[in-house]
Amino acid sequence: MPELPEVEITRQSFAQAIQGAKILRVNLGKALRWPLGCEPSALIGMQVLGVRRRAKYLLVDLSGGLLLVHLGMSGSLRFSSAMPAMGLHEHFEMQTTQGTLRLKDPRRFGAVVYARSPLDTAAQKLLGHLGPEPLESDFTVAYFKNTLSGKTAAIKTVLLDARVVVGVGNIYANEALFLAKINPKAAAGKLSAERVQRLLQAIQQVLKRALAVGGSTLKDFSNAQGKEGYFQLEMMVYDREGEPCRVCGSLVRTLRQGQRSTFYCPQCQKR
DNA sequence: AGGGTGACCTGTCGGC
DNA sequence: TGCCGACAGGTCACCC
Repeated sequence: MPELPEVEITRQSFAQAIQGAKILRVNLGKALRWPLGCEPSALIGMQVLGVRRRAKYLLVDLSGGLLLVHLGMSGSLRFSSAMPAMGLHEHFEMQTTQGTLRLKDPRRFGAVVYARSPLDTAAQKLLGHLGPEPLESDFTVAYFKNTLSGKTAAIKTVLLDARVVVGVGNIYANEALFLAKINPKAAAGKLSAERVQRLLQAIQQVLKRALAVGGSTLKDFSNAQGKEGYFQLEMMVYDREGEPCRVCGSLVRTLRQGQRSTFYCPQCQKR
């Protein structure tokens, strides 16, 4: 579920409320993708200094380190002062003086990992290889063009590579390519400078729009206050196989690339 | 080195 | 109705 917009919306929905809280207790459910990396009790007494985001990770800064929280495919966070006992698919919970933060993740591809600092090996293993943030100033046309040059892989596949640019997942990769009118099978390294620029702008446009409407709720995404997003109502191609293109009326097609579904308009995205 | 595949895990949906 | 395979918002380890 969670790509950059959903992760950022989640962050915004509880960062203020949890800032300054002291950790009272940490409870674990079934194992997530990676182990926590410390005794849960070791976190007790630490203070939450703030919540940042890097790529699709939430970084919960603590007085004694940080937690890297990833939502995987099916994860969502909830922050509330009134919480029932941990239920099915709830695998991490942190009780604080200002409320309880809880991760629900049916598929358990998500993770909560403790690191002493953003630079230690536990954090660097997850963050060290990441490329630029798509909405920050270092994601430039020059960088993008240079990084794509020489790549023979399909541009759709390359957009999902976090070493190239972070935060773009399957929904927004499809949507950005549609907006830029680029065929998902086009070789990344053969895109003209003009098309690379168009694609960069399309990535930023689609992510900003999704952020503005609270992200995409396909099945069950909601922010830490339980509020859903509405970007799914505006999707041009994702999950619209066989439906008419909203621009030209051609029927949206699918194909498989890197074991993921690609959706595109055969007319608007001829090349 | 870049590119492609399998693996992780659970739920849901469509087809027979 | 029931079973079975395919697929789902991610990303890492591994192969050539």
